[in-house]
Amino acid sequence: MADVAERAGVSVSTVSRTLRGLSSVSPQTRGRVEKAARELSFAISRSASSLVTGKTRRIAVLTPHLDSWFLGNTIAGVSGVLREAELDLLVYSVTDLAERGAFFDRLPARRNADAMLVTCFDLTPEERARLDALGMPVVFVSQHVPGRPSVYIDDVDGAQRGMRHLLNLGHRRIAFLQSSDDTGFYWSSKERLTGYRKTLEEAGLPYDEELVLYPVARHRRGIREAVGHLLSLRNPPTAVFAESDEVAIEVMGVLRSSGVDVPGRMSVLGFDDHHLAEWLDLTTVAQPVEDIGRAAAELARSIIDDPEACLLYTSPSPRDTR
Amino acid sequence: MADVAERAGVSVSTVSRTLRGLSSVSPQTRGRVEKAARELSFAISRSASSLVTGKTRRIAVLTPHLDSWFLGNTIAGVSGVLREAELDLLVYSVTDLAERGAFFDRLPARRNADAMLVTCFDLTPEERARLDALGMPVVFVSQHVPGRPSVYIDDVDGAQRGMRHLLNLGHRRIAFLQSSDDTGFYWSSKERLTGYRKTLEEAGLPYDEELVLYPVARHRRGIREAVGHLLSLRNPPTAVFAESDEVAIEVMGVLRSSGVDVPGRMSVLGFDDHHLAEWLDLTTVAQPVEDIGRAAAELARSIIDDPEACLLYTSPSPRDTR
DNA sequence: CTGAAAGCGCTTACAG
DNA sequence: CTGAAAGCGCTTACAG
Repeated sequence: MADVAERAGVSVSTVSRTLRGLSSVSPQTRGRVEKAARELSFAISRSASSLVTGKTRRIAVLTPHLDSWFLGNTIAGVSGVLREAELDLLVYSVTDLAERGAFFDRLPARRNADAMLVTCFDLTPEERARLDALGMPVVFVSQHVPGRPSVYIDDVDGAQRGMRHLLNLGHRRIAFLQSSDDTGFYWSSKERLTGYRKTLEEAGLPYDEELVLYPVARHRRGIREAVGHLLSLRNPPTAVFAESDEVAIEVMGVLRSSGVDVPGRMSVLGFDDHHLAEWLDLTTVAQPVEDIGRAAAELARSIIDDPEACLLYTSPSPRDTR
Repeated sequence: MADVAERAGVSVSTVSRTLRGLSSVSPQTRGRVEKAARELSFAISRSASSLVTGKTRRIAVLTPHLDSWFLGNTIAGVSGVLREAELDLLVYSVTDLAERGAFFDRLPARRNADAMLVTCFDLTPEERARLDALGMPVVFVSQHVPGRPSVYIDDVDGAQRGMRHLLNLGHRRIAFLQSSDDTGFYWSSKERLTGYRKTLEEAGLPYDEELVLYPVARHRRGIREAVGHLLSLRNPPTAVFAESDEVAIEVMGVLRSSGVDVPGRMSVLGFDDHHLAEWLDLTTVAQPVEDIGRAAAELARSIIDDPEACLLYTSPSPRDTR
């Protein structure tokens, strides 16, 4: 920056003001500075400006993994908004228990970002408390944490719509698959299970514990065991409601390789509207995944600019799809 | 850090040395400093240390998108290595032409990371030159850029193995789908096309231009048109070799919805070993996607530590799979 | 509208 | 083994 100042024949203060677009710079000075900056292809040191302003111009995302359709799309939405705002995207992926512990212990994002988006479900109270120690706004994505900035759909309603769809098809024994990770993080909000129970109740059907399973979803074995369990019941279900399409697709794969006709002998319902859902004839409760990421990033931005702007956002309702 | 120093009754220099793990600190001093740091739950300001050292302890990844299986897994591999090294991951996703232009124009990663991993294919010479202006090591991922640090498999060989598999099955008219993005970035190395051509040549089969297509892969329409084109040929192919499983899966979906029996009337071969390949009965040329990401991150690390360490890495060869 | 100066929170020779 | 001091490259009152 000193070089630019020298070349333009002004002080570094003026260069700084010009480059930040402050209006208190005369047009001709601005011109000279911009020219000098271009000629030297100057890039500002964010480290230096962060040191002064306390702003990093980076947003962190905490995610249990990067290689799923759901989170890939969510983060893609986040990324788009940040790019427009010229904010950088820092990704912390926490894929097993050791990493989960280390993350909350060290909090590497501390002093390293202006806000954090959390795409994991089911943080412990201790973990949530640790996030407060981050000293930055935290936005919860795709889940509703009361009292905290959250971007979410109505998962209870979504699950109810899905359930009603299955009930309309005549199903009375419906299994529900809530799944988790190696980290112990669940894959979706527990609200979907609430919607499942609520619909059963409304329909006057019993809630049967043996129909609700919590497989570890990232290993095919987990799904295989869960499906095996369901098939081995004396009174097996005729439909499976998976909390996400990625789980539903695995379920279909397992059923198929077990020679179980889908949907003849077993219907499968998903949640999300995965881009392969149509092609696989998977019925699903659609939600605007990328929009949720986008909205979360926008919420983070507005909170950074104005810490009071903690308006809670709800994205459009879930809806059935074919 | 001044607070920690005061609490421990030492100078900030000593705190700095202790926290960086330098050995020139006496055990009892170290103990006091660590205690003080813990009590104050001190976190170092990376901005301040970057300003002095010139190191950001961040690695940037340039990617054409985040929501594909291939790049999700690649970046997951990168992420794992960086986490162990306590390096942060900065993601620049460039999903259309405007963003592509803006990225190479502004180079937001400049002065903002210690190295960059490039997961896009087919950068123009100008873009490649711009990357030199980054002033940081650049590692090419999943492609071989001669003279540059690159992590890649032998794509020619991989494609040849795939082609031989199809030839062994008796196919003589084999289409090849190389696909691209909205950004104009290709989805895989052009070497695969080379392998395709080479195998045809070896087998004494003609190279037929109308069998080689370049659909825009992110829109189903692109795939649909490509498949439609192939089916409408007077002498249609009996097999399609897609340069990636994600494209292959889309192709299968389109064929299926067009009532074309797979593999009865048309065989489909992919590349990557997508986690759904088995379940969809997709034959594929396997490559260790996550390992490639991991290796790229490790290469970047070693280059940062020692700029001479530009050893070129080749990951294990591709191999056929079920 | 512009500049000189202080200061952000670290690291790093330099002395001791 | 430890400390005082300079300096990294910016921004921001403060003066003018």
